[in-house]
Amino acid sequence: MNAQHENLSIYNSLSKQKETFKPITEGAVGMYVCGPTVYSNVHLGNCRTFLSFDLVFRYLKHLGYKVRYVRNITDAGHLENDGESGDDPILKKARIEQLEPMEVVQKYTVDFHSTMEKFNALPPSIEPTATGHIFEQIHIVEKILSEGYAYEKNGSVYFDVMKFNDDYAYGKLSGRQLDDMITNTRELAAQSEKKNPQDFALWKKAEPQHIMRWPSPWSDGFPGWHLECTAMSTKYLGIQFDIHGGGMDLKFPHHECEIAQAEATNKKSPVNVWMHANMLTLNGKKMSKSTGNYILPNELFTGENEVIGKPFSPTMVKFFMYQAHYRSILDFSKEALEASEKGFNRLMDAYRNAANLPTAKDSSFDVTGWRQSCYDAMNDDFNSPILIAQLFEGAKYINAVKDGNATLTETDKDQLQTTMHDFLFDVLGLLDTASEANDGAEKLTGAIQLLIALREQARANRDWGTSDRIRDELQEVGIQLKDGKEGTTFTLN
RNA sequence: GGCAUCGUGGCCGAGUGGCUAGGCAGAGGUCUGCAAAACCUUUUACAGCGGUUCGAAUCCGCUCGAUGCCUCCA
Repeated sequence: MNAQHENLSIYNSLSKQKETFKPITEGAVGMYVCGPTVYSNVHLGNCRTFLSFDLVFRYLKHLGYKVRYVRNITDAGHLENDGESGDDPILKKARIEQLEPMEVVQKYTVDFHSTMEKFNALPPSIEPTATGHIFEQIHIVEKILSEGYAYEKNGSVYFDVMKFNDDYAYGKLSGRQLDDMITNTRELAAQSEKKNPQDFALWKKAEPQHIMRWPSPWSDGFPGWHLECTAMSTKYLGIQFDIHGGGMDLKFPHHECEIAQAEATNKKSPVNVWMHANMLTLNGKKMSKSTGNYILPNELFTGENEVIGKPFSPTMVKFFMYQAHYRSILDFSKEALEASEKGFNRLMDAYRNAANLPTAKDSSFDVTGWRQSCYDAMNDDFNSPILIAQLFEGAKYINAVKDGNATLTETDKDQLQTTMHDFLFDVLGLLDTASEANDGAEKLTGAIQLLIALREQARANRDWGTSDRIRDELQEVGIQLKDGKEGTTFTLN
Protein backbone atom coordinates (compact mmCIF):
# COMPACT_ATOMS: atom_id res chain seq x y z
CA MET A 1 0.00 0.00 0.00
CA ASN A 2 0.99 3.58 -0.65
CA ALA A 3 1.22 5.37 2.72
CA GLN A 4 -0.86 8.19 1.24
CA HIS A 5 -3.99 6.04 1.45
CA GLU A 6 -4.39 6.97 5.13
CA ASN A 7 -5.35 10.50 4.20
CA LEU A 8 -7.99 10.00 1.54
CA SER A 9 -11.28 11.69 2.25
CA ILE A 10 -14.38 11.45 0.10
CA TYR A 11 -17.54 13.52 0.02
CA ASN A 12 -20.43 11.26 0.94
CA SER A 13 -23.76 12.31 -0.57
CA LEU A 14 -25.55 10.44 2.20
CA SER A 15 -23.95 12.29 5.11
CA LYS A 16 -23.42 15.43 3.03
CA GLN A 17 -19.84 15.82 4.21
CA LYS A 18 -16.31 14.69 3.54
CA GLU A 19 -15.34 11.56 5.41
CA THR A 20 -12.01 9.84 5.85
CA PHE A 21 -12.17 6.77 3.68
CA LYS A 22 -11.96 3.43 5.48
CA PRO A 23 -12.85 0.38 3.43
CA ILE A 24 -14.80 -2.45 5.00
CA THR A 25 -11.98 -4.86 4.24
CA GLU A 26 -8.54 -3.45 4.76
CA GLY A 27 -6.66 -2.98 1.54
CA ALA A 28 -9.65 -3.77 -0.68
CA VAL A 29 -12.42 -1.62 -2.11
CA GLY A 30 -15.76 -2.60 -3.62
CA MET A 31 -17.19 0.02 -5.93
CA TYR A 32 -20.39 -0.02 -7.96
CA VAL A 33 -21.23 2.57 -10.60
CA CYS A 34 -24.49 2.79 -12.54
CA GLY A 35 -23.67 2.26 -16.19
CA PRO A 36 -25.46 3.34 -19.34
CA THR A 37 -28.78 2.28 -20.80
CA VAL A 38 -27.69 1.06 -24.21
CA TYR A 39 -30.43 2.32 -26.48
CA SER A 40 -28.40 5.01 -28.27
CA ASN A 41 -24.84 6.30 -28.54
CA VAL A 42 -23.35 7.52 -25.28
CA HIS A 43 -23.17 11.29 -25.35
CA LEU A 44 -20.46 13.37 -23.77
CA GLY A 45 -22.46 14.01 -20.63
CA ASN A 46 -22.70 10.29 -19.97
CA CYS A 47 -18.97 10.05 -20.53
CA ARG A 48 -18.18 12.63 -17.88
CA THR A 49 -19.63 10.46 -15.14
CA PHE A 50 -17.72 7.40 -16.28
CA LEU A 51 -14.51 9.41 -16.59
CA SER A 52 -15.04 10.81 -13.10
CA PHE A 53 -15.21 7.29 -11.73
CA ASP A 54 -12.33 6.18 -13.89
CA LEU A 55 -10.31 8.75 -11.95
CA VAL A 56 -11.57 7.33 -8.66
CA PHE A 57 -10.79 3.77 -9.79
CA ARG A 58 -7.31 4.71 -10.97
CA TYR A 59 -6.43 6.67 -7.87
CA LEU A 60 -7.63 3.94 -5.51
CA LYS A 61 -5.49 1.48 -7.45
CA HIS A 62 -2.58 3.90 -7.39
CA LEU A 63 -2.88 4.02 -3.61
CA GLY A 64 -2.44 0.26 -3.62
CA TYR A 65 -6.00 -0.86 -3.03
CA LYS A 66 -7.28 -4.00 -4.61
CA VAL A 67 -10.41 -2.63 -6.24
CA ARG A 68 -13.36 -4.56 -7.53
CA TYR A 69 -15.13 -2.10 -9.78
CA VAL A 70 -18.56 -3.18 -10.99
CA ARG A 71 -20.36 -1.15 -13.64
CA ASN A 72 -23.54 -2.51 -15.14
CA ILE A 73 -25.03 -2.35 -18.59
CA THR A 74 -28.75 -1.62 -18.54
CA ASP A 75 -30.04 -3.68 -21.43
CA ALA A 76 -33.53 -4.49 -20.27
CA GLY A 77 -35.09 -1.12 -20.87
CA HIS A 78 -37.60 0.44 -18.62
CA LEU A 79 -40.87 2.17 -18.73
CA GLU A 80 -40.73 5.86 -19.37
CA ASN A 81 -43.39 6.30 -16.77
CA ASP A 82 -45.33 4.09 -14.45
CA GLY A 83 -48.60 4.57 -16.30
CA GLU A 84 -50.18 1.95 -18.45
CA SER A 85 -49.07 3.55 -21.70
CA GLY A 86 -45.39 3.51 -20.79
CA ASP A 87 -42.93 2.67 -23.50
CA ASP A 88 -39.61 0.98 -23.17
CA PRO A 89 -36.82 2.99 -24.85
CA ILE A 90 -34.98 -0.08 -26.07
CA LEU A 91 -38.13 -1.52 -27.64
CA LYS A 92 -38.98 1.85 -29.12
CA LYS A 93 -35.54 2.16 -30.63
CA ALA A 94 -35.78 -1.39 -31.93
CA ARG A 95 -38.98 -0.50 -33.75
CA ILE A 96 -37.49 2.65 -35.26
CA GLU A 97 -34.29 0.96 -36.36
CA GLN A 98 -35.98 -2.30 -37.41
CA LEU A 99 -33.74 -4.32 -35.16
CA GLU A 100 -34.15 -7.03 -32.61
CA PRO A 101 -33.96 -5.52 -29.11
CA MET A 102 -30.75 -7.40 -28.45
CA GLU A 103 -29.30 -6.02 -31.67
CA VAL A 104 -29.89 -2.54 -30.34
CA VAL A 105 -28.25 -3.51 -27.08
CA GLN A 106 -25.25 -5.02 -28.85
CA LYS A 107 -24.78 -2.10 -31.20
CA TYR A 108 -24.70 0.51 -28.49
CA THR A 109 -22.74 -1.60 -26.04
CA VAL A 110 -20.00 -1.83 -28.64
CA ASP A 111 -20.20 1.92 -29.19
CA PHE A 112 -19.94 2.52 -25.46
CA HIS A 113 -16.89 0.30 -25.06
CA SER A 114 -15.15 1.80 -28.04
CA THR A 115 -15.74 5.33 -26.73
CA MET A 116 -14.45 4.46 -23.28
CA GLU A 117 -11.37 2.95 -24.84
CA LYS A 118 -10.70 6.12 -26.82
CA PHE A 119 -10.83 8.03 -23.57
CA ASN A 120 -8.34 5.55 -22.15
CA ALA A 121 -10.78 4.64 -19.39
CA LEU A 122 -9.96 1.36 -17.69
CA PRO A 123 -12.57 -1.36 -18.10
CA PRO A 124 -14.38 -2.27 -14.88
CA SER A 125 -13.58 -5.52 -13.10
CA ILE A 126 -17.07 -6.83 -13.77
CA GLU A 127 -19.58 -5.46 -16.25
CA PRO A 128 -22.82 -7.33 -15.60
CA THR A 129 -26.00 -6.93 -17.62
CA ALA A 130 -29.52 -6.58 -16.31
CA THR A 131 -30.85 -9.32 -18.59
CA GLY A 132 -28.18 -11.69 -17.26
CA HIS A 133 -29.48 -11.28 -13.72
CA ILE A 134 -33.21 -11.81 -13.99
CA PHE A 135 -33.19 -14.68 -11.47
CA GLU A 136 -31.38 -12.62 -8.88
CA GLN A 137 -33.87 -9.83 -9.37
CA ILE A 138 -36.84 -12.16 -9.00
CA HIS A 139 -35.35 -13.48 -5.76
CA ILE A 140 -35.10 -9.98 -4.38
CA VAL A 141 -38.73 -9.29 -5.26
CA GLU A 142 -39.73 -12.49 -3.46
CA LYS A 143 -37.75 -11.47 -0.41
CA ILE A 144 -39.23 -7.98 -0.30
CA LEU A 145 -42.72 -9.47 -0.67
CA SER A 146 -42.08 -11.86 2.19
CA GLU A 147 -40.81 -9.01 4.36
CA GLY A 148 -44.07 -7.22 3.67
CA TYR A 149 -42.73 -4.18 1.88
CA ALA A 150 -44.26 -4.93 -1.51
CA TYR A 151 -47.61 -5.96 -2.92
CA GLU A 152 -48.81 -7.65 -6.09
CA LYS A 153 -51.46 -6.23 -8.36
CA ASN A 154 -52.56 -7.78 -11.66
CA GLY A 155 -49.25 -9.60 -12.18
CA SER A 156 -47.10 -6.59 -11.30
CA VAL A 157 -45.30 -6.07 -8.01
CA TYR A 158 -44.85 -2.65 -6.41
CA PHE A 159 -42.67 -1.49 -3.58
CA ASP A 160 -44.76 -0.14 -0.71
CA VAL A 161 -42.95 3.07 0.12
CA MET A 162 -45.36 4.09 2.86
CA LYS A 163 -44.97 0.79 4.67
CA PHE A 164 -41.21 0.86 4.28
CA ASN A 165 -41.08 4.39 5.63
CA ASP A 166 -42.73 3.24 8.86
CA ASP A 167 -39.71 1.11 9.68
CA TYR A 168 -36.91 2.81 7.76
CA ALA A 169 -36.35 6.30 6.39
CA TYR A 170 -37.26 6.72 2.76
CA GLY A 171 -35.66 9.81 1.24
CA LYS A 172 -32.55 10.10 3.37
CA LEU A 173 -30.20 10.26 0.40
CA SER A 174 -32.05 12.92 -1.56
CA GLY A 175 -33.17 14.83 1.52
CA ARG A 176 -36.84 14.40 0.81
CA GLN A 177 -39.60 13.83 3.31
CA LEU A 178 -42.28 11.38 2.29
CA ASP A 179 -44.96 13.74 3.61
CA ASP A 180 -43.70 16.52 1.35
CA MET A 181 -43.62 14.18 -1.57
CA ILE A 182 -47.20 13.17 -1.01
CA THR A 183 -48.43 16.74 -0.77
CA ASN A 184 -46.42 17.87 -3.75
CA THR A 185 -46.87 15.01 -6.11
CA ARG A 186 -47.31 15.95 -9.72
CA GLU A 187 -49.05 12.71 -10.56
CA LEU A 188 -52.02 13.62 -12.72
CA ALA A 189 -53.75 10.40 -13.69
CA ALA A 190 -55.08 8.52 -10.71
CA GLN A 191 -55.92 5.30 -12.51
CA SER A 192 -52.77 3.57 -11.32
CA GLU A 193 -52.39 0.09 -9.91
CA LYS A 194 -50.20 1.57 -7.22
CA LYS A 195 -51.47 2.24 -3.74
CA ASN A 196 -49.52 5.47 -3.62
CA PRO A 197 -47.85 7.54 -6.32
CA GLN A 198 -44.48 7.15 -4.58
CA ASP A 199 -44.56 3.38 -4.94
CA PHE A 200 -42.34 2.02 -7.68
CA ALA A 201 -42.42 -1.13 -9.77
CA LEU A 202 -40.31 -4.11 -8.80
CA TRP A 203 -41.82 -6.34 -11.44
CA LYS A 204 -43.98 -5.30 -14.33
CA LYS A 205 -46.37 -7.55 -16.24
CA ALA A 206 -45.61 -7.37 -19.95
CA GLU A 207 -48.26 -6.26 -22.41
CA PRO A 208 -48.77 -8.73 -25.28
CA GLN A 209 -46.68 -6.65 -27.70
CA HIS A 210 -43.76 -6.41 -25.28
CA ILE A 211 -40.95 -8.55 -26.70
CA MET A 212 -38.47 -8.52 -23.81
CA ARG A 213 -40.16 -10.68 -21.18
CA TRP A 214 -39.28 -13.32 -18.64
CA PRO A 215 -41.37 -15.75 -16.63
CA SER A 216 -41.83 -15.03 -12.93
CA PRO A 217 -44.13 -16.16 -10.12
CA TRP A 218 -46.39 -13.16 -10.86
CA SER A 219 -46.49 -12.86 -14.62
CA ASP A 220 -44.49 -12.95 -17.80
CA GLY A 221 -42.87 -9.59 -17.51
CA PHE A 222 -39.72 -7.65 -16.77
CA PRO A 223 -37.98 -6.18 -13.73
CA GLY A 224 -38.29 -2.61 -12.51
CA TRP A 225 -35.44 -0.27 -13.30
CA HIS A 226 -34.10 0.16 -9.77
CA LEU A 227 -33.92 -3.55 -9.12
CA GLU A 228 -31.01 -4.49 -11.37
CA CYS A 229 -28.50 -2.34 -9.51
CA THR A 230 -29.50 -3.79 -6.16
CA ALA A 231 -29.24 -7.30 -7.54
CA MET A 232 -25.89 -6.90 -9.25
CA SER A 233 -24.17 -4.74 -6.66
CA THR A 234 -25.01 -7.04 -3.76
CA LYS A 235 -24.26 -10.16 -5.78
CA TYR A 236 -20.72 -9.11 -6.63
CA LEU A 237 -19.83 -6.81 -3.74
CA GLY A 238 -21.83 -8.16 -0.80
CA ILE A 239 -24.81 -6.79 1.07
CA GLN A 240 -22.66 -3.95 2.32
CA PHE A 241 -19.94 -2.40 0.22
CA ASP A 242 -17.74 0.67 0.13
CA ILE A 243 -18.62 3.00 -2.72
CA HIS A 244 -21.64 3.45 -4.93
CA GLY A 245 -21.39 6.03 -7.69
CA GLY A 246 -23.46 7.43 -10.47
CA GLY A 247 -24.64 10.62 -12.09
CA MET A 248 -26.30 13.29 -9.99
CA ASP A 249 -29.55 12.75 -11.88
CA LEU A 250 -29.76 9.22 -10.51
CA LYS A 251 -29.79 10.32 -6.89
CA PHE A 252 -33.56 10.44 -6.92
CA PRO A 253 -35.40 8.27 -7.42
CA HIS A 254 -32.99 5.58 -8.60
CA HIS A 255 -30.49 5.50 -5.75
CA GLU A 256 -33.10 6.24 -3.14
CA CYS A 257 -35.01 3.19 -4.35
CA GLU A 258 -31.87 1.09 -4.35
CA ILE A 259 -31.35 1.87 -0.70
CA ALA A 260 -34.98 1.03 0.07
CA GLN A 261 -34.81 -2.27 -1.82
CA ALA A 262 -31.57 -3.32 -0.17
CA GLU A 263 -32.74 -2.37 3.31
CA ALA A 264 -36.06 -4.14 2.81
CA THR A 265 -34.15 -7.22 1.67
CA ASN A 266 -31.16 -7.30 4.01
CA LYS A 267 -32.16 -4.94 6.83
CA LYS A 268 -28.88 -3.11 6.32
CA SER A 269 -27.86 0.07 4.58
CA PRO A 270 -26.06 -1.25 1.51
CA VAL A 271 -23.49 1.46 0.81
CA ASN A 272 -20.99 3.28 3.01
CA VAL A 273 -20.10 6.10 0.63
CA TRP A 274 -22.43 7.46 -2.03
CA MET A 275 -20.69 9.50 -4.70
CA HIS A 276 -22.45 11.61 -7.31
CA ALA A 277 -20.78 13.09 -10.35
CA ASN A 278 -22.27 16.33 -11.55
CA MET A 279 -23.70 17.15 -14.96
CA LEU A 280 -21.99 18.32 -18.09
CA THR A 281 -23.95 21.17 -19.61
CA LEU A 282 -24.07 22.53 -23.12
CA ASN A 283 -25.17 26.14 -23.53
CA GLY A 284 -25.91 26.17 -19.83
CA LYS A 285 -28.33 23.26 -19.99
CA LYS A 286 -27.85 19.66 -19.03
CA MET A 287 -26.87 17.35 -21.87
CA SER A 288 -29.72 15.00 -22.43
CA LYS A 289 -30.77 12.53 -25.03
CA SER A 290 -34.42 13.33 -24.72
CA THR A 291 -34.07 17.08 -25.26
CA GLY A 292 -31.50 16.74 -28.03
CA ASN A 293 -29.10 19.10 -26.23
CA TYR A 294 -25.99 16.96 -26.45
CA ILE A 295 -22.84 16.24 -28.36
CA LEU A 296 -21.51 12.81 -29.22
CA PRO A 297 -17.88 11.95 -28.49
CA ASN A 298 -17.11 10.98 -32.07
CA GLU A 299 -18.55 14.22 -33.40
CA LEU A 300 -16.17 16.02 -31.15
CA PHE A 301 -13.13 13.91 -32.05
CA THR A 302 -13.71 14.49 -35.77
CA GLY A 303 -14.86 18.09 -35.49
CA GLU A 304 -18.01 17.21 -37.43
CA ASN A 305 -20.50 19.04 -35.30
CA GLU A 306 -22.10 22.45 -35.32
CA VAL A 307 -21.60 23.25 -31.67
CA ILE A 308 -17.81 23.02 -31.36
CA GLY A 309 -16.78 22.78 -35.01
CA LYS A 310 -13.19 21.74 -34.42
CA PRO A 311 -11.66 18.37 -33.58
CA PHE A 312 -10.38 17.71 -30.08
CA SER A 313 -8.61 14.51 -29.08
CA PRO A 314 -10.16 12.24 -26.44
CA THR A 315 -7.26 12.84 -24.10
CA MET A 316 -7.72 16.60 -24.48
CA VAL A 317 -11.42 16.35 -23.68
CA LYS A 318 -10.65 14.24 -20.64
CA PHE A 319 -8.08 16.75 -19.46
CA PHE A 320 -10.62 19.53 -19.92
CA MET A 321 -13.15 17.67 -17.80
CA TYR A 322 -10.60 17.03 -15.05
CA GLN A 323 -9.86 20.74 -14.83
CA ALA A 324 -13.21 20.98 -13.08
CA HIS A 325 -14.09 19.07 -9.92
CA TYR A 326 -16.38 16.08 -10.42
CA ARG A 327 -19.01 17.52 -8.08
CA SER A 328 -19.27 20.80 -9.99
CA ILE A 329 -21.40 21.44 -13.02
CA LEU A 330 -19.17 21.94 -16.04
CA ASP A 331 -20.20 23.82 -19.14
CA PHE A 332 -18.89 22.74 -22.48
CA SER A 333 -17.80 25.32 -25.02
CA LYS A 334 -15.29 25.72 -27.81
CA GLU A 335 -13.57 28.64 -26.06
CA ALA A 336 -13.09 26.70 -22.85
CA LEU A 337 -11.76 23.68 -24.73
CA GLU A 338 -9.28 25.73 -26.72
CA ALA A 339 -7.95 27.42 -23.61
CA SER A 340 -7.55 24.04 -22.01
CA GLU A 341 -5.84 22.57 -25.06
CA LYS A 342 -3.05 25.13 -25.04
CA GLY A 343 -2.36 24.50 -21.41
CA PHE A 344 -2.41 20.75 -21.95
CA ASN A 345 0.18 20.97 -24.73
CA ARG A 346 2.39 23.11 -22.55
CA LEU A 347 2.18 20.60 -19.75
CA MET A 348 3.04 17.71 -22.06
CA ASP A 349 5.97 19.60 -23.58
CA ALA A 350 7.37 20.18 -20.12
CA TYR A 351 6.92 16.54 -19.18
CA ARG A 352 8.85 15.42 -22.27
CA ASN A 353 11.70 17.71 -21.27
CA ALA A 354 11.91 16.27 -17.76
CA ALA A 355 13.99 13.28 -18.84
CA ASN A 356 16.84 15.38 -20.23
CA LEU A 357 17.33 17.88 -17.44
CA PRO A 358 20.82 18.64 -16.15
CA THR A 359 21.47 17.74 -12.51
CA ALA A 360 23.38 19.57 -9.80
CA LYS A 361 24.56 19.17 -6.22
CA ASP A 362 21.58 21.01 -4.80
CA SER A 363 17.95 21.50 -5.62
CA SER A 364 16.56 25.00 -5.59
CA PHE A 365 13.06 23.89 -4.72
CA ASP A 366 11.33 21.35 -2.56
CA VAL A 367 10.41 18.43 -4.81
CA THR A 368 9.22 16.24 -1.95
CA GLY A 369 6.88 18.94 -0.68
CA TRP A 370 5.54 19.48 -4.17
CA ARG A 371 4.93 15.78 -4.62
CA GLN A 372 3.03 15.73 -1.33
CA SER A 373 0.81 18.57 -2.51
CA CYS A 374 -0.16 16.44 -5.50
CA TYR A 375 -1.29 13.69 -3.15
CA ASP A 376 -3.00 16.20 -0.88
CA ALA A 377 -5.06 17.39 -3.83
CA MET A 378 -6.24 13.91 -4.79
CA ASN A 379 -6.78 12.91 -1.18
CA ASP A 380 -9.15 15.84 -0.80
CA ASP A 381 -12.11 14.21 -2.52
CA PHE A 382 -10.26 13.56 -5.78
CA ASN A 383 -9.59 17.23 -6.45
CA SER A 384 -8.23 16.92 -9.95
CA PRO A 385 -8.25 20.71 -10.70
CA ILE A 386 -5.85 21.30 -7.81
CA LEU A 387 -3.76 18.34 -8.90
CA ILE A 388 -3.51 19.80 -12.39
CA ALA A 389 -2.54 23.19 -10.97
CA GLN A 390 0.25 21.39 -9.11
CA LEU A 391 1.35 19.64 -12.26
CA PHE A 392 1.64 23.05 -13.90
CA GLU A 393 3.88 24.02 -10.99
CA GLY A 394 5.96 20.96 -11.79
CA ALA A 395 6.12 22.07 -15.40
CA LYS A 396 7.31 25.47 -14.29
CA TYR A 397 10.16 23.86 -12.31
CA ILE A 398 11.13 21.73 -15.27
CA ASN A 399 11.26 24.74 -17.56
CA ALA A 400 13.27 26.73 -15.05
CA VAL A 401 15.85 23.96 -14.75
CA LYS A 402 15.95 23.57 -18.49
CA ASP A 403 16.66 27.28 -18.88
CA GLY A 404 19.36 27.18 -16.23
CA ASN A 405 17.40 29.26 -13.75
CA ALA A 406 17.01 26.48 -11.20
CA THR A 407 18.79 23.29 -10.19
CA LEU A 408 17.90 19.71 -9.32
CA THR A 409 19.79 16.85 -7.73
CA GLU A 410 19.78 13.51 -9.48
CA THR A 411 17.36 12.13 -6.87
CA ASP A 412 15.01 15.08 -7.12
CA LYS A 413 15.06 14.95 -10.88
CA ASP A 414 13.97 11.32 -10.77
CA GLN A 415 11.30 12.09 -8.23
CA LEU A 416 10.00 15.00 -10.26
CA GLN A 417 9.86 12.95 -13.41
CA THR A 418 8.28 9.94 -11.73
CA THR A 419 5.66 12.05 -10.02
CA MET A 420 4.72 13.82 -13.23
CA HIS A 421 4.48 10.47 -14.96
CA ASP A 422 2.44 8.81 -12.24
CA PHE A 423 -0.16 11.52 -12.04
CA LEU A 424 -0.42 12.35 -15.73
CA PHE A 425 -0.66 8.82 -16.99
CA ASP A 426 -1.54 6.44 -14.16
CA VAL A 427 -3.91 8.61 -12.16
CA LEU A 428 -5.40 10.99 -14.71
CA GLY A 429 -5.08 8.34 -17.41
CA LEU A 430 -4.01 10.80 -20.10
CA LEU A 431 -2.23 9.74 -23.25
CA ASP A 432 0.91 11.38 -24.55
CA THR A 433 -0.29 11.71 -28.11
CA ALA A 434 3.05 12.93 -29.45
CA SER A 435 4.93 9.90 -28.19
CA GLU A 436 2.56 7.46 -29.86
CA ALA A 437 4.83 7.34 -32.86
CA ASN A 438 3.96 4.61 -35.30
CA ASP A 439 5.77 3.65 -38.44
CA GLY A 440 4.05 6.30 -40.55
CA ALA A 441 4.88 8.97 -38.02
CA GLU A 442 8.56 7.99 -38.07
CA LYS A 443 8.70 8.36 -41.82
CA LEU A 444 7.00 11.70 -41.56
CA THR A 445 9.51 12.77 -38.94
CA GLY A 446 12.35 11.84 -41.28
CA ALA A 447 10.84 13.89 -44.10
CA ILE A 448 10.32 16.92 -41.89
CA GLN A 449 13.87 16.66 -40.57
CA LEU A 450 15.04 16.89 -44.16
CA LEU A 451 12.95 20.02 -44.75
CA ILE A 452 14.32 21.52 -41.55
CA ALA A 453 17.87 20.84 -42.75
CA LEU A 454 17.14 22.45 -46.14
CA ARG A 455 15.69 25.45 -44.38
CA GLU A 456 18.78 25.75 -42.16
CA GLN A 457 20.90 25.80 -45.30
CA ALA A 458 18.72 28.48 -46.89
CA ARG A 459 18.89 30.56 -43.74
CA ALA A 460 22.66 30.22 -43.63
CA ASN A 461 22.67 31.58 -47.17
CA ARG A 462 20.26 34.35 -46.11
CA ASP A 463 17.80 33.01 -48.62
CA TRP A 464 14.78 34.10 -46.58
CA GLY A 465 12.39 33.45 -49.43
CA THR A 466 13.12 29.73 -49.41
CA SER A 467 13.34 29.41 -45.64
CA ASP A 468 10.06 31.21 -45.06
CA ARG A 469 8.34 29.23 -47.77
CA ILE A 470 9.30 25.96 -46.09
CA ARG A 471 8.15 27.26 -42.73
CA ASP A 472 4.90 28.79 -43.97
CA GLU A 473 3.80 25.98 -46.21
CA LEU A 474 4.46 23.40 -43.53
CA GLN A 475 2.38 25.59 -41.21
CA GLU A 476 -0.46 25.46 -43.71
CA VAL A 477 -0.59 21.67 -43.67
CA GLY A 478 -0.54 21.69 -39.89
CA ILE A 479 3.15 21.26 -39.11
CA GLN A 480 4.61 23.99 -37.00
CA LEU A 481 8.36 24.61 -36.87
CA LYS A 482 9.77 25.93 -33.63
CA ASP A 483 13.14 27.66 -33.71
CA GLY A 484 14.92 27.23 -30.42
CA LYS A 485 18.45 27.67 -29.10
CA GLU A 486 19.44 24.10 -29.90
CA GLY A 487 17.96 24.01 -33.36
CA THR A 488 14.51 23.61 -34.82
CA THR A 489 11.84 21.22 -33.65
CA PHE A 490 8.29 20.73 -34.85
CA THR A 491 4.82 19.84 -33.69
CA LEU A 492 1.85 18.43 -35.54
CA ASN A 493 -1.30 20.45 -35.02
C1' G B 1 -45.27 24.36 -5.98
C1' G B 2 -41.57 20.99 -3.09
C1' C B 3 -36.34 19.46 -2.39
C1' A B 4 -31.31 20.67 -3.52
C1' U B 5 -27.11 23.06 -5.68
C1' C B 6 -24.73 27.23 -7.53
C1' G B 7 -23.58 32.67 -8.55
C1' U B 8 -15.48 34.12 -8.19
C1' G B 9 -11.37 38.81 -12.36
C1' G B 10 -12.20 39.47 -20.17
C1' C B 11 -13.22 33.71 -20.40
C1' C B 12 -12.88 28.65 -18.07
C1' G B 13 -12.36 27.09 -13.23
C1' A B 14 -10.28 25.81 -7.73
C1' G B 15 -10.22 27.17 -2.75
C1' U B 16 -10.63 29.47 1.91
C1' G B 17 -13.05 33.09 8.28
C1' G B 18 -7.08 36.79 8.17
C1' C B 19 -1.78 33.98 4.05
C1' U B 20 -0.37 33.63 -4.67
C1' A B 21 -5.03 28.53 -6.99
C1' G B 22 -4.20 27.08 -11.97
C1' G B 23 -5.19 27.46 -17.31
C1' C B 24 -6.52 30.77 -21.50
C1' A B 25 -6.64 35.76 -23.10
C1' G B 26 -4.29 40.84 -22.26
C1' A B 27 0.43 43.61 -20.99
C1' G B 28 5.88 43.68 -20.50
C1' G B 29 10.43 40.97 -21.31
C1' U B 30 14.15 36.99 -23.17
C1' C B 31 15.19 34.52 -27.74
C1' U B 32 14.91 35.34 -33.35
C1' G B 33 17.01 37.64 -40.03
C1' C B 34 11.62 38.85 -39.34
C1' A B 35 8.06 36.04 -37.15
C1' A B 36 5.89 32.02 -34.77
C1' A B 37 6.70 28.85 -30.85
C1' A B 38 8.87 28.41 -26.24
C1' C B 39 10.23 30.44 -21.58
C1' C B 40 10.03 34.41 -17.64
C1' U B 41 7.30 38.47 -15.19
C1' U B 42 2.57 40.71 -14.54
C1' U B 43 -2.86 43.77 -14.13
C1' U B 44 -8.17 42.77 -13.17
C1' A B 45 -12.33 38.99 -8.32
C1' C B 46 -15.32 36.79 -5.14
C1' A B 47 -24.18 38.58 -7.48
C1' G B 48 -26.83 42.50 -4.25
C1' C B 49 -28.42 44.05 0.75
C1' G B 50 -28.24 43.25 5.91
C1' G B 51 -26.18 40.48 10.28
C1' U B 52 -22.35 37.58 13.38
C1' U B 53 -16.92 38.62 14.09
C1' C B 54 -11.05 41.99 15.93
C1' G B 55 -11.57 40.49 10.74
C1' A B 56 -16.03 37.47 5.61
C1' A B 57 -15.57 36.74 -0.81
C1' U B 58 -15.57 32.40 2.99
C1' C B 59 -20.58 31.68 8.52
C1' C B 60 -26.12 33.33 9.04
C1' G B 61 -30.60 35.79 6.94
C1' C B 62 -33.06 38.08 2.96
C1' U B 63 -33.27 39.62 -2.32
C1' C B 64 -32.13 38.76 -7.31
C1' G B 65 -30.37 35.31 -10.95
C1' A B 66 -29.02 30.32 -12.88
C1' U B 67 -29.20 25.08 -12.80
C1' G B 68 -30.58 20.07 -11.28
C1' C B 69 -34.20 16.53 -9.30
C1' C B 70 -39.52 15.75 -8.33
C1' U B 71 -41.14 11.59 -15.42
C1' C B 72 -36.53 7.79 -18.88
C1' C B 73 -31.80 10.08 -18.07
C1' A B 74 -24.62 9.84 -16.29
